[in-house]
Amino acid sequence: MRKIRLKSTPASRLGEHFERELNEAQRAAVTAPDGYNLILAGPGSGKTRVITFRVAYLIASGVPAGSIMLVTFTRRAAREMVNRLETLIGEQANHVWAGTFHHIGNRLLRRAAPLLGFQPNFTILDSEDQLDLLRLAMDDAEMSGTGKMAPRPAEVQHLLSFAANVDRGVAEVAAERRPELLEWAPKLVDVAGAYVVRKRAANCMDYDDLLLQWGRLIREFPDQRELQGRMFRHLLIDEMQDTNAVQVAVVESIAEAGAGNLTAVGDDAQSIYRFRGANYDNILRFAERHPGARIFHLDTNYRSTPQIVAFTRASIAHNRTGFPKELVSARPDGVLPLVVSAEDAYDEAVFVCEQILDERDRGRALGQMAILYRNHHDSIVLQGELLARGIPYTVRSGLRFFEQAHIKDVLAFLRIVANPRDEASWRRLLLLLPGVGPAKAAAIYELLARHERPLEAIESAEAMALLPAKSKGFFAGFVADLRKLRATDPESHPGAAIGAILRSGYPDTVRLKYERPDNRIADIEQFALLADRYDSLQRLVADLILAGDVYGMDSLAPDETRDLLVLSTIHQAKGLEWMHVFIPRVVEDSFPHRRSLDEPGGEDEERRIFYVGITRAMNELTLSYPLSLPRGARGPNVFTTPSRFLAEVDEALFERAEIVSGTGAGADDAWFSGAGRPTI
DNA sequence: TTAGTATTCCTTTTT
DNA sequence: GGAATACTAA
Repeated sequence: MRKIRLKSTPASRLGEHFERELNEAQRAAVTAPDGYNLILAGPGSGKTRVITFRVAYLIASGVPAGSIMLVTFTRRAAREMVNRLETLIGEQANHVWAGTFHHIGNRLLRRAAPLLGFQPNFTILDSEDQLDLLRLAMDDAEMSGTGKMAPRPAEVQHLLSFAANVDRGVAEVAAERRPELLEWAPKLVDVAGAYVVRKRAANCMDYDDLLLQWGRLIREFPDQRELQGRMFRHLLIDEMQDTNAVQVAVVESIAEAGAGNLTAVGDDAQSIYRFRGANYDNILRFAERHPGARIFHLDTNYRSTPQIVAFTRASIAHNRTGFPKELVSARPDGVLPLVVSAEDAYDEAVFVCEQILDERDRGRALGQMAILYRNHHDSIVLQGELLARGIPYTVRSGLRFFEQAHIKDVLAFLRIVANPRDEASWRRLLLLLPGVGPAKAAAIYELLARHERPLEAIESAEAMALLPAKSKGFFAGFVADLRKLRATDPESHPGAAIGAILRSGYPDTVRLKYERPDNRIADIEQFALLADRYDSLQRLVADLILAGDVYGMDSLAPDETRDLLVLSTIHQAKGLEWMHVFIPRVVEDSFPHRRSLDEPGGEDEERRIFYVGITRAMNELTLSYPLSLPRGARGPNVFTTPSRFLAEVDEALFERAEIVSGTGAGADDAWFSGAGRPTI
């Protein structure tokens, strides 16, 4: 690719932008000198703008765009910043190394894989694949089937992943977090070892490896560390409060080896990823770790009304740790946040829907409103009501696009072409064949693994011999399909490869095995269109799995003309804003979540999640809670307790409302049974 | 060994 | 009320 450098970086125009679009504190942060800088940016304080301008500023000062690493929390955030940067400085914006830790790690590891015992075409395991390999590893270590007390695979997965992210041993982490598993600690170590062997043999890395192996590369290969130090003269880390030990070690090590320029941006009060190893101290102790670091405070909130900001401050003041907050709204007065109680979850859903419809009638676009919840599950009743009322919405939580079974199947086809040793993908495809269970699949994979070229071995008579008579026909079809797939040159034409899958026996399998097969096949057709935009299979697969914010076809093929209400977990809503934000289910056990309270610091973490949620609102904030919820399976409703996060805030800072049913109970029942029952 | 059925378990957040 | 696991029949 030819690189074109713009001769006249419009430094003067940039200066104008600085004057016009930045306040004094922001400008100071943007133009901070080299070295270690910490920018503490409250919600709505123009954080994205500051980061974008700082990158533009660096480039205008002569730093090559390609030597800047900009780590963001999601791919979406990276994309947004690069786009904004492009309007400031033009095409050079695309040379910045912008992305998540995992994404950048992936890019760097492709080159260095051989040093670490992997091949450059390694595939990335999502958490389901990871679980699949982990089950096998548990068998290897003779852990499963030894009685009921053995921890479940998902639990082991969680422990292993957490240990990896905090850079500690599994046994240690297990002893601390799950003391009841103490006797299993030695086994867990064995499993961890067996799992590493499995991944290595299958040439696969899981999410954690993208960080761990990157860390290993830098630690064990000093020349690699030097190299990255030279590559990245400036490192900017967004959402510093959500980084974990491994991530911080990586970027600080690169900065130290290189030019020593690291700018961290974040807000300690928005640290909400402790469950995956995020360590709050990374931001709180930044100055201790880097004596002489400059600290910038951005405390002016341009997003929310004074009423919302006052509520926010009153809430977060109950947290015992963190920097003191001086957030001030720069906007004119608005209305008080509204706290609404409803009889039950259905009343709550009806209320939210009616509010939304009212506002739409008054001219507010649906896209300007969002329903944010603590738990994805809390959205189910709402979705039912939205569907019943024909309110178009998009969901940004729950199953992601690529996590749906049929998409995973298609991905498995693509992945074995990209990396023929990918055990999880082979197993997935083999298990689709009638008459093939775990044992046969394992035997076939073992055969493939022994061969230099697994894709040829699958066609051998030896493979066929492993199958029972009734499966041979299906297997032959599968092998023929694979051959056709490979004939499409999938490496550089992934779209065509998916086309081949659509013409293979796979659609029949979909019809046989899955519900609503036509929708699924239509999904795959859309997937093919998306893939057409790629000229590298490896990139397509990595992009999908690392995208993070892709939750459906809506987001994959954005139809700009459609005006959709947003439903999202608060976690997914980070960094976004809406005119009106609704937060339902603000009751104890749900928000704060029950399980979180057992952990030390859990309540504070939940309060930070609450903080992130309420600070998404620009003009209006509506919190609601049902007075009763069903308990367990289909037990009767039990009374709920409104969340402590409501009880602890001064009543003067919000307005209360109560929903009264206009009609009798009988009429209500008739209405709700028709409209409210979710079918998803 | 697979596939279908009964049972138990556990309820979060994501790259 | 759904998914993972255990059990059972073919």
